[in-house]
Amino acid sequence: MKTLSPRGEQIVDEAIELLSSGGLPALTTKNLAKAVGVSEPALYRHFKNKMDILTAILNRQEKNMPRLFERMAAQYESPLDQIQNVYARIFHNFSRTPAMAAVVFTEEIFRQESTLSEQMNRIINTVEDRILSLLKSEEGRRECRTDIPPRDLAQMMMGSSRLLVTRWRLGNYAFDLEKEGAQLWKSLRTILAPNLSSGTKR
Amino acid sequence: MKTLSPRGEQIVDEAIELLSSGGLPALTTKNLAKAVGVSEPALYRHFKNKMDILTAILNRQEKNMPRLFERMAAQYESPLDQIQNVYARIFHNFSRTPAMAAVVFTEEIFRQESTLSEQMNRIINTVEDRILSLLKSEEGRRECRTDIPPRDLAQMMMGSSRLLVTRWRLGNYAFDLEKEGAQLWKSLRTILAPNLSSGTKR
Amino acid sequence: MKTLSPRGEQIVDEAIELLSSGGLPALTTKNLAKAVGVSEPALYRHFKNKMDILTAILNRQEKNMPRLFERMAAQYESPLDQIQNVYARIFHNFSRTPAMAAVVFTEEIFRQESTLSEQMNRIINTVEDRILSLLKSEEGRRECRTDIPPRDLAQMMMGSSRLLVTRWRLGNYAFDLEKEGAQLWKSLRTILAPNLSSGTKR
Amino acid sequence: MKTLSPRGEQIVDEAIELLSSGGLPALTTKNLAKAVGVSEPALYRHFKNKMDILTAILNRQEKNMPRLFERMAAQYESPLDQIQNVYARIFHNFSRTPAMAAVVFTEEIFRQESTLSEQMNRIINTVEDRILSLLKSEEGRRECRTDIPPRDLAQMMMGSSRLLVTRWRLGNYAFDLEKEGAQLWKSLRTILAPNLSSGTKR
DNA sequence: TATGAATGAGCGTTCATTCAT
DNA sequence: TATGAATGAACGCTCATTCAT
Repeated sequence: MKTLSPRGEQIVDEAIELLSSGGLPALTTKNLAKAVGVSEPALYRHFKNKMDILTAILNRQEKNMPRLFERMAAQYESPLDQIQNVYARIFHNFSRTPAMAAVVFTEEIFRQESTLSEQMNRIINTVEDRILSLLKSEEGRRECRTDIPPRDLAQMMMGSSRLLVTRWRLGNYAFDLEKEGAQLWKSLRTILAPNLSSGTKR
Repeated sequence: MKTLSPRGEQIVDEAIELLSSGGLPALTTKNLAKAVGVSEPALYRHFKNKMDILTAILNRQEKNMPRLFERMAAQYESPLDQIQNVYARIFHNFSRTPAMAAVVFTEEIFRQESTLSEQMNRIINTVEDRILSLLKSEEGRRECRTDIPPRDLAQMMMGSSRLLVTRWRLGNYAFDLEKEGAQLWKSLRTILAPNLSSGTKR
Repeated sequence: MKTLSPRGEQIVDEAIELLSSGGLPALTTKNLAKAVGVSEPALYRHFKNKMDILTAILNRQEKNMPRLFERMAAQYESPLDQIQNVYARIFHNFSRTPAMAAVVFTEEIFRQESTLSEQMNRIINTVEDRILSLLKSEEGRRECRTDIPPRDLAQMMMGSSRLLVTRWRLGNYAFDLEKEGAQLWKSLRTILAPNLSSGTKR
Repeated sequence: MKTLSPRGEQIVDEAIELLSSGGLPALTTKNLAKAVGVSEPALYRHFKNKMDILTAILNRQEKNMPRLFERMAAQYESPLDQIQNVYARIFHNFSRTPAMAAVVFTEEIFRQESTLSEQMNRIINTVEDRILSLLKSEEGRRECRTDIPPRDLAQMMMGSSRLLVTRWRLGNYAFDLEKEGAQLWKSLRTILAPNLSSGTKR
């Protein structure tokens, strides 16, 4: 979680790029060194070993997600708007740098070491916590139907968004992620809307 | 898609087991041969190379999913019941043999070769097609709300179910997948239910 | 301690040769493979890793020393003759294949792994035990002075013989090890002889 | 042979410590720099390269041995007492700082470069020369039996003493070196004593 | 159908050393 | 006097795959 030198940041950048383009098998020290433009041993001045680099990638993501939520909290009043725009932002970022997409929603990459698995799990849980606290807030309870456990609602938002990104990647980024994401979230918002009738009925 | 010898099937079984326990890095010819109980060259009697084995794994999955849908079609009248029970069945199977879970919902594993990626994509699309045709059927349109594009509904069902499995794996299979899956689908069914009020209102 | 394939034996042979000519730093897998005339990975078909090869070298020595003592026991009646001829034999063998000398009397090589250290220690102790039991035998007590603890006598025989070999190696095998060894043992025998005068005097 | 800066001396100290604890493989520039508490390049301010450091270690030893002999010459009249106390002193020093023991009597460490080998050989020869001149002195010829070539006697003293140290190291410094050394030299002195009978006989 | 032996390519990593600052 | 950053060379070892038997 410590702060990295500029070279260290660059190494993480290129590592993400490699993971994105060829998955874990492409992230060899040789490839990485070449991408960074240094010799292989140079990597070891900045990271203890390869797993240290993978950890740094997850650390970066772990820092980014809360930051994103806070940014949206500053911009939007409505909890659901906040969540929706977090994902809009994610889709936007992925569209511009597909590399990150391959890493962020791709747990399998980090399966090999249990500490990485745990960190991945922690990131997912953190996001869920953010969503849950928004849903459970007073304002959230006004905006969002309450007949469904928030946990399941969060699962639907996160799950469908993630699957969208997965299919975007599998399909070689052929469709417009931002547009499809917006459409998906339009549907999600409709579904999440409180069932007015139940209150108004009669 | 050709049919395999018993040895071939056994090799695929063990390959899935290895993928499950240690991800792709664990699926080495050495590990696989030892797991099967033969020498490494013996593997090459049954498969041209390693990718051929990965393909066989996906082939098996590609055959299983439609079979599962048909089985449920024979058992249940309601389209939504059919879909729900497909996933109930999947959760059940995964609970008993977690190995398969690691493979089926894990696209990253097959990223390295584009032909595998495509096959993976095809499997997802096939499942989506099944769900869509059920949702669009006459009976489906009665059971399920029609104010949301079916594609988005399918994305939610598939996405949330997949994320549930992902988290189950990341959390070392700590929670009861079948029970949590049932709960998730209870919520999904509530959400999918047609908004009766809109029809009844006035 | 298991028996090796012919290739395995050949690898041990060449490993000893390398150790002899350049010490441990010369015993790289690359050098060894080249010396054997195979590729590096081929070594790993016969040994688990490099330390396994070092262990095999010591195993060979551990088997040889007792064998040597028994061979001499069959040839000579006198205990001291047996010991002396064990060393004569060792000097003879080293003269013909100096490689082994570098290894057998060179504990430092095996310092890096404590299990190797222990094995080395065990070999030395085994030799000492053999010598001690010969000295303490009835015939031994007749042949050899008893006013000195046998342990110290053994230390002198072993120590002076080993130092002779060490200096032979350090001096680039410049002198005749067999001849110098014979001279040393002539002196040792004189020293070991029971002080007849004390018994016979007057 | 030049004199070293304080930092240089400290580097040699730590190098000996490293050699002692892990043998030559442990004496890396990285380990050494860390032990000294400086960066790796700093080592090169004080020594041309790694071999230069090894040379400095041997230089220190080469200076120490004659000094030790002279110190004992000042303290003891009897030649044999002088030799015996040189070794007593060595055993004493080793007991307190086992590190040095690993280096002083361990020729193998310096095998890799022939110049180091030669220096090691020179040190041994110097010690032998000291011993020989003491044995051959008038007083020495009175104290020590003359029926054995002095060279062989020296070999026995040096060899058995060295082997004692070797076994002490191999056995993880488990026994009391000073005590065992005293016992060994008691026996050596008995053995070296002139055979009075031969003079008295007849 | 199976295997023991082998290999070229590549892996992550450490080595002693240099250079600019 | 010291260091942060870097490197060419080499390390031990594993990979998927082939071949003779």
